Amino acid sequence: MSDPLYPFSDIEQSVQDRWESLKSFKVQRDDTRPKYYCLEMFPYPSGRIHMGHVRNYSIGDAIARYKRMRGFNVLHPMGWDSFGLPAENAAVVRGVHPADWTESNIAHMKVQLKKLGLSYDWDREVTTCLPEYYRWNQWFFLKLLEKGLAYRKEALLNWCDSCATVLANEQVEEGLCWRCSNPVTLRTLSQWFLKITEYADDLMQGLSSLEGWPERVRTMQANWIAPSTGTEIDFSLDIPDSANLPARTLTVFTTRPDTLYGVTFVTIAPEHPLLPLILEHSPEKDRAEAFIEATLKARTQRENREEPEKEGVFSGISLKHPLTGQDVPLWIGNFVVASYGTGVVMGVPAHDQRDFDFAKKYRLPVRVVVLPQGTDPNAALTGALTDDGLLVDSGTFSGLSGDEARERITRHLEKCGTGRARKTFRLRDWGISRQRYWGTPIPVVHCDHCGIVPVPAKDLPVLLPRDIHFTGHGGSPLAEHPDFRATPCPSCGRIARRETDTMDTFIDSSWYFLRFAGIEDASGDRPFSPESLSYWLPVDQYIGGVEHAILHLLYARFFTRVLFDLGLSPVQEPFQSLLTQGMVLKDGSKMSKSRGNVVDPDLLVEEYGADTVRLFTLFSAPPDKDLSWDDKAVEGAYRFLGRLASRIQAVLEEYPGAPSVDGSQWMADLTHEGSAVRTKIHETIQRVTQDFESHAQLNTAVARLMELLNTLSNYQNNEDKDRPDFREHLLTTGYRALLLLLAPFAPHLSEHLGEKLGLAEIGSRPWPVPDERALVRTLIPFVIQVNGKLRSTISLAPDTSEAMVADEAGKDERVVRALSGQTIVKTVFVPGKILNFVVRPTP
RNA sequence: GCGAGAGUGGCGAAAUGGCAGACGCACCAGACUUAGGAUCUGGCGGGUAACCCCCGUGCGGGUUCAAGUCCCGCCUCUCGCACCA
Repeated sequence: MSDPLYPFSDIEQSVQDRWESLKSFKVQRDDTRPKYYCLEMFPYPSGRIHMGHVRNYSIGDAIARYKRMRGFNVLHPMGWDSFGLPAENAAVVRGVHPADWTESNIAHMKVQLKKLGLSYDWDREVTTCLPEYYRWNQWFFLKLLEKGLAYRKEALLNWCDSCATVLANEQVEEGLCWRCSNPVTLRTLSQWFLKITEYADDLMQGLSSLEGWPERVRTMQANWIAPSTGTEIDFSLDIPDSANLPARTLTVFTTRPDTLYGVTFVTIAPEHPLLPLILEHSPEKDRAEAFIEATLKARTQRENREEPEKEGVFSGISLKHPLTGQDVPLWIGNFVVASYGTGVVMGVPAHDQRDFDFAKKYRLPVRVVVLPQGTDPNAALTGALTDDGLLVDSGTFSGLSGDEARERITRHLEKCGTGRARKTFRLRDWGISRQRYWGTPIPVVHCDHCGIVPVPAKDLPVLLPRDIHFTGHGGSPLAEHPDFRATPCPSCGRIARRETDTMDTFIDSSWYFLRFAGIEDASGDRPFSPESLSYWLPVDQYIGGVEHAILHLLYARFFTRVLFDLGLSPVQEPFQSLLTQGMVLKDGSKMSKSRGNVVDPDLLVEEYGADTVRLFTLFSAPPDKDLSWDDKAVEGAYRFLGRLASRIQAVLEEYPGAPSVDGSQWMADLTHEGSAVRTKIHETIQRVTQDFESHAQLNTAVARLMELLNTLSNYQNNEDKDRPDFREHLLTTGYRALLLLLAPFAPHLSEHLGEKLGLAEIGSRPWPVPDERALVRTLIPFVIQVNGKLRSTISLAPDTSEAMVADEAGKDERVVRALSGQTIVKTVFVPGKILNFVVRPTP
């Protein structure tokens, strides 16, 4: 390695030491000052910081530092999302205790983050695997239980054999476990759920208020919640003795009640919980059960995304149509899923393509009851008529249009008690039970006498025991832990069984942003102080990867709304503005260990310094786009900083004791060249500020800083071209402005050089403001066009009149040539900008 | 299939409807050097002898004095959801 362009290593170390000893980034609530809450998604302590983290935190730190210089009281915290599976895997593979593994990872990563010079208030550090944090998970759980928002149910759940745990729908990707990519199977288990569906409407409607969120993320959430308005319709079961059934009806959900008279069959999902009970009455029981078994097996083994052929079997049971009273056969179909709607669908082959295909295959009757405009009622059907139209053969509803029919039929069913308007969602309730060790124990006890008994709040936290053994065969070691498992019932005192499942770690990250803000006067009996929360919340700017667009952000929104309703959160929406940063790519694909294309931030910091690494990641692409890593381009950022250091060194040598001039003084009689430099300085201030204020266009902000350095350098090189006092004034004020603007991006070097130019503690100095007088240019280039094509540019005063510009243009050789033989039809003049001659050939 | 976003030099990328390619990388030439993979200076979309001129922002139309930008119709890619009743 060659000699460094500047001693970044010493500079960064000493600047960081000073921040540390001055506690430069510690903040307190201060009602007299405006606040700004800048938050980056906290990391999972996997062992090492990767470039994705570096990018995420460089963006956040630039914004935090900028806002600080703008006078805001900036909350910028960091912590650790430290419960989760990798710690357990490490325990199995390396024989380390998850707690030790996690703790040492945190220690190492904290050093790495500090080396990057990120301006966090470390006094607010939050570590989710510590009892002081997870006790509140348990406390919230009890509140939710009390409110009926946490409940237990038997459910057919996604199960990963390899991880030996249940997965939420959100954690299944293309039929595979999101963590280990094993095929997911289905299992019936009794599990804890949170009623996120109760908030589905609110979460959906809240999206429209999130103007600071990317459209993309809002759409993804909307698609995930996916509301659908329709009607539930009861079909009664034609079974003489149905004592084993909870009800004598099966309910379907449809968005097309107008096609109700066209129902010729009903299809139920093979995994529907009522189906085994119904089949008790069926002469076709054996065939049906064989079909169910085959279908469920095929479903979990489906590895490609392709939809399987639609298949079904007659259940042997009939239903009664709620309006016509006719017999309707009940089929079991592989295309119906129990988790959506009611898990039962009415079959209308004439008006639904899927039902049409199904009816064709199994020779079921087709009844046309809607005629879309232009349909020939006598033509043979070649496919379903899915458009709206007028109803036919629909009893008293015949002749109605789609919208009207839907409403009238639904109202009629409601009156008869056999149907109701209903809004359903794709969103499912959030299953939070995990059969894992490294998570928050769910604070309930199972008592043979009292049932499920919550652990009283005063007994929290339920501590996660440390002395456990990992078998390596999956399953939770908690279930094998005798002292943890056996516990007296809080209600009757008899020996009972403690819940051994732990909570999904997404719970931890659903409220940590509240903890950061509220920790400053939190006490033992509440997770955060209301005063602090109402001062700091909401998060003004949240920054993180788009991979959290659905899971984490939806859960966090849900949790915040629940806490709002409990009077614990001052806001309903936690994140005012969201920035989803792009991925860091190398050689065209995402950096990952398995691809072997990772760049180690530590090595980069060692070779170029933290400032360079940060500057490059911010400069190379807009924050929300993917960033292609380029080792060579990193050197570009490095050279820029090195050149800046040497240029400022040269200024200090030329003017020892600088700055001797008062930078704020207005120099009235600058030379033309000097005036252009001054304009550039103030334009840069203005535009960098705009770049921050608009949508964090940090890449162009850096580019403008490079431009300013180029301008100042050129001016500096022409030593004899200007008066010495002008030179000193422009160079010192120019470089001072440049350093102030650079401080959010390369804070160490800015601090170091700033001190030499009379700007010690640069990060807490006010952000520069452009001088309006300097922004007024004496000469600007007028663009002269002929028929919209550029022919020349002429430098003139901004307020030059059209006639004067035309006059000057007439003296320009290129313009004259373009106009010769042409007749000017008209001219378009934009003051201070453009003159366009519209011409046509002279006849 | 539904939804969102994107397509500009060799590369990363800039451009309130008004000079396309700022800034940087790579590359080329020169300076300084025993040396240069350091640094500095200059050049750098294509055609061309040319600083004239012509062409050029995925494709085809349109609006406009003027379109990368606005409108209509396509193509391609990326991402999300997907048997959703």
